[in-house]
Amino acid sequence: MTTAEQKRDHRRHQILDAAKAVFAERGFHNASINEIIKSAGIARGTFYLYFSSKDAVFQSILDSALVGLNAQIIGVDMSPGAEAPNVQLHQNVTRVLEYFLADRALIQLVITYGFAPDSESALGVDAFFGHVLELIERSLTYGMALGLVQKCDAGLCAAQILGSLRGGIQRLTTAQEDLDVAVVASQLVDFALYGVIARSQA
Amino acid sequence: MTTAEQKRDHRRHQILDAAKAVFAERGFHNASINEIIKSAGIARGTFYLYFSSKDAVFQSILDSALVGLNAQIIGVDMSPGAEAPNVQLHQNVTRVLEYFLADRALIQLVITYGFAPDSESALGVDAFFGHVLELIERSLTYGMALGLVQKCDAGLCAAQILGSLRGGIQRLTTAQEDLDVAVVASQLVDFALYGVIARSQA
Amino acid sequence: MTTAEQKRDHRRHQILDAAKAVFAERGFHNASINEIIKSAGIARGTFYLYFSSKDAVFQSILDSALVGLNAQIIGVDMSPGAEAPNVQLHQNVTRVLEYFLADRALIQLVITYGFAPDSESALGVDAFFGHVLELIERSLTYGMALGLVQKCDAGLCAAQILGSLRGGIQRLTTAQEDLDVAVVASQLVDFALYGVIARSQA
Amino acid sequence: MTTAEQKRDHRRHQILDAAKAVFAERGFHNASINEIIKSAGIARGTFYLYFSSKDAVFQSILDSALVGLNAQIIGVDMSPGAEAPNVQLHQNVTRVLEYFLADRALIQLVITYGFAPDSESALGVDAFFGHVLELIERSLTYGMALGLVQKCDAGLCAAQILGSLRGGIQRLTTAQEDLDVAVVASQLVDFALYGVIARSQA
DNA sequence: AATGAATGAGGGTTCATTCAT
DNA sequence: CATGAATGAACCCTCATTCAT
Repeated sequence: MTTAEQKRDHRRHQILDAAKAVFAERGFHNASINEIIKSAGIARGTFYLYFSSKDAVFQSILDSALVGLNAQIIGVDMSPGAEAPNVQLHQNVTRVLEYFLADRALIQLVITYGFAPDSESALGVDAFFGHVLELIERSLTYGMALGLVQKCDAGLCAAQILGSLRGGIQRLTTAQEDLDVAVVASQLVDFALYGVIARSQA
Repeated sequence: MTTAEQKRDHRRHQILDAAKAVFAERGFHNASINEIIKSAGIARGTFYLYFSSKDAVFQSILDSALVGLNAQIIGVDMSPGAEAPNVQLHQNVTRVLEYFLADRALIQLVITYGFAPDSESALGVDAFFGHVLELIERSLTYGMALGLVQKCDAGLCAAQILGSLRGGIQRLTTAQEDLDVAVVASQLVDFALYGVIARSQA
Repeated sequence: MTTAEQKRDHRRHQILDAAKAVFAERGFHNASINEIIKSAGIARGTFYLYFSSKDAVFQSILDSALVGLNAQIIGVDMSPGAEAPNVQLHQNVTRVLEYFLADRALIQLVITYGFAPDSESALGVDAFFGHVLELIERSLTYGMALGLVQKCDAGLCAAQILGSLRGGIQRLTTAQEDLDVAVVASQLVDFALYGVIARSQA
Repeated sequence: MTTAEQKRDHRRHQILDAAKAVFAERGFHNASINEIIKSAGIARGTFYLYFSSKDAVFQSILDSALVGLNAQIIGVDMSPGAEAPNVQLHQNVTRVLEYFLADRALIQLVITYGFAPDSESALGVDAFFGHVLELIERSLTYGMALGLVQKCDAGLCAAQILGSLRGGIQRLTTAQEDLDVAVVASQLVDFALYGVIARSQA
């Protein structure tokens, strides 16, 4: 039944949302099933009807976050009619920022905890970031071949770029509501492209 | 007696090393006193003869790591006779890299877990990174005033620089033994200064 | 649901009874949660579902005992129509004796351990006995004013009276089942009133 | 060697005194070997050179206290030339009081903890009080035979007398320094003999 | 489908006792 | 004799998970 399925899905999201908030606030280990079910307004047993374990909810949250993030990241299109690569990069970063700002708890979960292999649950995050790293690395290698990108260890450089994005995004956890996403995105991109040294005036 | 103190110190380090390894491998919460003492080859009670709690060892490890790191970081000297700022930066980064490579478990503890507010024990890390961020931010602001640094949100930019360093350093956890530290340091600095875009040949 | 509440109450009492027996036999410190739950036939965690700590069960046992005891003790009514003070005293003592004999473990807990400041848990007992002492002391002072009571240090005398009751009651721990409570009560009261010296026949 | 034995004895008493103070203040279970040796100013191992266990020191303290107490209690001499029984009783009680007041920690240990079978160590106290109870009981029985003592259950009555003494003595733990022992002794005896009711004027 | 009482493995910590020095 | 570092059994408590209702 569609209605039954809808109800089940609603319940599922109710739990996911509660769990997300608790995990974000307290961290995986300090978060207890107790807090989650209290926050979700459900009974202890109900939780296990929807998720097989504490690890499973955490994984589920991360998974959908990563799927969502993935959808924001679009490989740069270099074909003639496409927008300039700069602009495409900027759009990618803007989309990712907006995705995070729509649900700030995700910043903690993905950006912060995601990197800590504290819990076996976080495996997916490694894979995701690995995927992003590869994407960046490939782009760098391509750019180097074209002479657009400075020669460097592409893997290391990709790690630095990703790191700089993480560093920048992490700041947003506590950022004010009325943030100009476009401006922030510009700075994130510009830093990665040109560094901090003053660009000589054109 | 010097001998007694030496013995005590040796024991202490024996425990610290075991704990460091366990914390690095399993994370603060998943690490158990059991594993630590087994790894250190001591009895349960002995552990508490040297550290008052699990939190205390963790803190102790972090504290000495942060003190050590702090010693590697020397504010840039802008006086006439000093080395070029670039060189000083490079030296700073090199020292930090070498410090980490001498004890790779620290990379996990400081760089990875340090950022996760999961463990209440890690309070010192926040303070440390806050301190580093300030240092970077001040340098940026100063550089902007001098017209050497591109105009930007200094706080955000500092977060990006620190993030890029973290990203780069984190890669070293699994790096091969025979790493050319100077080369890596150069790339870390260059990225932060000039970004990835190819520098036009002079 | 009344049924659910009843069940919960039953469980609670099951634990309280087991704990009371263990505490009475072994004392607060030597009693272990292990023994209590084994004796109650429940799992470790179940215990903490009903009581927050070992101290809490102990306190709970004492509290309800003291409330119960308090209900047995009724201040002597000196108004014209009331029973003779002697009789009222006798009734009070009888009620207290019966209260204890209905649950002999309480004698150990309240009378014996209660006096030992060993267990920080027993704070309520001090307060209770302090209250009883005051009651006795006030009565004595009043009686002295009326010339009915021999002049003495009322505080010390109250301590003696309470002590004699404790001594007497403590004997009942091992007394035979078919005890004539009225007779014992008479002797307890008579001793406190007239001592051991033969009363000259009128 | 006498000197060696003296030294050993001195050490032993040093430990006993420290232990007595600690036990009196904290109770048997809350007292730790740590506190005792720190208070005695000796090393951990030294303690076990003089006493085989924590229980053993406690027992030793109680034993010597009971021996001392026993020496203060002299059976009433009813032979023609002897002092009046009243006076002898008074002297006994006075001696016991003075014994306790010379070392108030003993009041806690003997009077208070002694009654609680919390620790297996306290067995000697039961025996001692049992002995005292017998003494009192025999005197009562004898007195009843002579018609001097009111007919009663001698065992119960003895328990009451002992209880009243304990109650009275316990008050002295916190009594002021300048206490008139003779007066207190009089009241203790008078209460046991005549109770609280005003004696008709002679 | 939902409940929440019950479970018990596992956690960190204490402390009386031992033993090599 | 004296020391104090080392020991490990035992303690109280937490919390993810199960299951009868």
